[in-house]
Amino acid sequence: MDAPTPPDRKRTAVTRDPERTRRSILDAATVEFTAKGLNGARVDDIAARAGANKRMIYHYFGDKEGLYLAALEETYVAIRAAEIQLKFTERDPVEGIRELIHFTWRYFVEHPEFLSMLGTENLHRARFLRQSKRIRELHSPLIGMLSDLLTRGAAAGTFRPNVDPVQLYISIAGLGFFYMSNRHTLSTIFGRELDATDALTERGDHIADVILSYLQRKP
Amino acid sequence: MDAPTPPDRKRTAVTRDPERTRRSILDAATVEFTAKGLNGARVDDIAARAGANKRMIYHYFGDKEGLYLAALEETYVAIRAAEIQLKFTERDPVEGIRELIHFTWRYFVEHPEFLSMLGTENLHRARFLRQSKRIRELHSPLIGMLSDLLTRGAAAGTFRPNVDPVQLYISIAGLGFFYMSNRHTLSTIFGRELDATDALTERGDHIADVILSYLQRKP
Amino acid sequence: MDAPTPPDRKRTAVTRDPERTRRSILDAATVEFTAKGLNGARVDDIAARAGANKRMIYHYFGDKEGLYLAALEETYVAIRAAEIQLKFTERDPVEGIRELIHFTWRYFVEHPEFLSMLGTENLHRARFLRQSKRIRELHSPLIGMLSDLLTRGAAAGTFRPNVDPVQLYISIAGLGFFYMSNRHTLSTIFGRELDATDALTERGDHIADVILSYLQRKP
Amino acid sequence: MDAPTPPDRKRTAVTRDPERTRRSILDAATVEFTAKGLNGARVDDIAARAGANKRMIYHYFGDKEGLYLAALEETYVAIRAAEIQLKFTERDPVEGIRELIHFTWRYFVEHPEFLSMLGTENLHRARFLRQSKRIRELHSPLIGMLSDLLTRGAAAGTFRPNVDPVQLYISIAGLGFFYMSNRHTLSTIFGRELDATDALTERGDHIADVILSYLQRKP
DNA sequence: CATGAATGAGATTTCATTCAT
DNA sequence: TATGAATGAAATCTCATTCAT
Repeated sequence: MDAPTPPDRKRTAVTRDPERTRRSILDAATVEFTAKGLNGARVDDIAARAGANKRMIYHYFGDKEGLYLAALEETYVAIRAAEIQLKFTERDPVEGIRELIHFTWRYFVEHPEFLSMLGTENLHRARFLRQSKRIRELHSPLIGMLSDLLTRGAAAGTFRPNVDPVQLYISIAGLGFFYMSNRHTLSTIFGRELDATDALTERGDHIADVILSYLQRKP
Repeated sequence: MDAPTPPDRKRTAVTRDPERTRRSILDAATVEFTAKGLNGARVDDIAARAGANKRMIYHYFGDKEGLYLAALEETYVAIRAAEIQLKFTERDPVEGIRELIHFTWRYFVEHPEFLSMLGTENLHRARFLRQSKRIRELHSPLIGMLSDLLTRGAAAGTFRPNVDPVQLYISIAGLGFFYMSNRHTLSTIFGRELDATDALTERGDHIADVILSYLQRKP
Repeated sequence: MDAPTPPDRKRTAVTRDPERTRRSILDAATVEFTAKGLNGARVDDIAARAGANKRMIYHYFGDKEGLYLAALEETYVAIRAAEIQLKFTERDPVEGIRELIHFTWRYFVEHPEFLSMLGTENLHRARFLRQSKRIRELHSPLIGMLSDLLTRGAAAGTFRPNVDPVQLYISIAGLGFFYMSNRHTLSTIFGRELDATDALTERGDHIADVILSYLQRKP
Repeated sequence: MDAPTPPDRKRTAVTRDPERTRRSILDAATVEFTAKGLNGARVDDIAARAGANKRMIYHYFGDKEGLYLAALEETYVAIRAAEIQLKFTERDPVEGIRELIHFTWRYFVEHPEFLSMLGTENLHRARFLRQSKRIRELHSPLIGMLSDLLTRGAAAGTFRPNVDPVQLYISIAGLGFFYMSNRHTLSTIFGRELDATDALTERGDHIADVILSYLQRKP
């Protein structure tokens, strides 16, 4: 009697590497959502860009919104991971603030996808962010660091007292965010190349100047 | 004997008033694009909200993108019209700057549609704004006003010299824009009610404080 | 007491000339139907081309199909009017046939709208033509003339006997029709400028040569 | 012992056979475009006739015009495939010409879709044909065969010399094309059943007679 | 785990026709 | 007679999602 012929399992060239497939879908999704928003992005395009089968998206992420949420979470995970590297404990308050500002500015310049995802998420009134327990638990260490620098600076008489760290953080971020995220309209309106390397450096210095002027002004 | 029957004039809801129809479509479009972006907005919903026939949208605006462009133009026309009311010629530079800041802040608070349209337009890399000769020719008077205040303030020794008015304008706008346009994610992340009336007033004062500290700091 | 004010009848610049309006609509319709067929033609475009109000089309012609039928009838009226000018009674049969051929060919060359309307009508399987009592009663005099020339030519021994005038007419027309009505595809396929003046003259001579060879061949 | 139960292969009506789906869409499209032209044909009707989902049309052919172009190409591919079967190399010129005529005539009689697609394409001034590299490269062998027969016939003294094969081909085709493609209007105008079997045979003979009279006439 | 053809619901757009003036 | 805004029905096209293999 014959042994049963083994199932003719076609061995595809494609990596049967689940984690890698997931990853490439997520990266592709971030690119597409960044470029076109939640509604403008196409599931087909994401699959094509990921070199993955469309079905896999549904397998890993449930549906388009699930994928968007995952991409949004990734975006936050990435910035938190970067923030966590910063250490200001031993630092001079002025230098610490300056570095925090430049870190934030640099992150915005180097991560346009973060700005774009934020814009998209706000268009949707943070509907997805609110759903994400994961993001909500991912506290930014920046507020704590800022708080520490402000306290020490105030104690040393260098900074004005009673500065609200959240208010200040929003200012630091806002000074950079608006410039970068709205660079397309601003460039058109003002006829300036806001993207130019020199312009970016200048903006970073300007932000630091503005914020430190505020902190160092005696009330 | 019967009273004469009144002429059976069917009072339709229909306006038969082209300018009004156009206007109501445009208003409805602004609401929808503001709430859902270019791709998320639905032509059907816009027509329904306008109380107009869908066909009219195509009659007046060509297609969905034409309508979006018209709504974007309207948005810019409106802010320019508000800006033009401001008069600082005779004003003390510090007071002038303060009013300019509060005007900008108030406009953002009262016109969320402006922020949203700006965000949407930037997601599309200013593709529509660039097409619009009308907007490009609609220069903001703010830069000129700011320039004048800065010159006078520097001459009087009140302000630091050589401040770039465009850079400064971007800072004034950015300090307000980020707070308002990203209030949904920020509220979620920081667990604060950024929308509260007190919070809004406080933010306005903070912005003025930050900007004036910068301008008044002696280099 | 005041005399009643006369009704404010706005006197438009536009000619209140019914016949002329009708005529211009009909001409515009012929152009549009010729260029795009029944389904491809647009009522709006016809009205615009006619410089008339769209409503007038419905007033004069009932609906789009009514207008198409009217244009089709016009087309037939025009060719019949041209045909009726021909007189062969006294003519030498060979010369008569030659002239009839050249007349037909010239008409096709000079009236592409006739060819196109014919093509369109055949696509619709003569649905409209069959409805038109007017066209059906508008007999072409050509068959009669042809018949007379054939009889006389046969009697004189110049032409072969028993030629079916309808069959022959279809041949004369077909030799010209196909060349002209299919000139776009034929030019593309054969890479020749069938529209060139010389080519048109040559074709006319060829058709006469073909037909006369047939008629004059002794069986 | 039991026979193994066959796998429960649900035999759906669905084909899940891409090539077959494509094919059936194409066939349905040809029928619809033939009957109603490019503008008159309905994508819905084509899908229904093909037993396919409308979406598939867009998947395989891009849009309605893409489908039309594909159908047009198919039509040309089919006639070229038929033409290629003809072999006249060894044939007596008169018999060869006669067969070529009858082939052409028969093809027109049996393939009304070819005539109709040609008519539609010419209404559109060969806009699609010109786009189609595929068709332009699909040279008809008929001109070559005709050329060969004419040369041999002239050498043998049977045919007149210097006959332009393109001119002659257009005549052969035109004598058949007009009769068939315009049979609806012609039948109505002349009150004859041009479609009747006898009429068709008679027409074929007439065409051969006309063409051979021309070729055999001594100049 | 992976594929990609297929689907249904719904989006945008078009168009002949009617209505209020 | 004339206007042109307005309409409803239907057309084309899109897209997230599912299904057979």
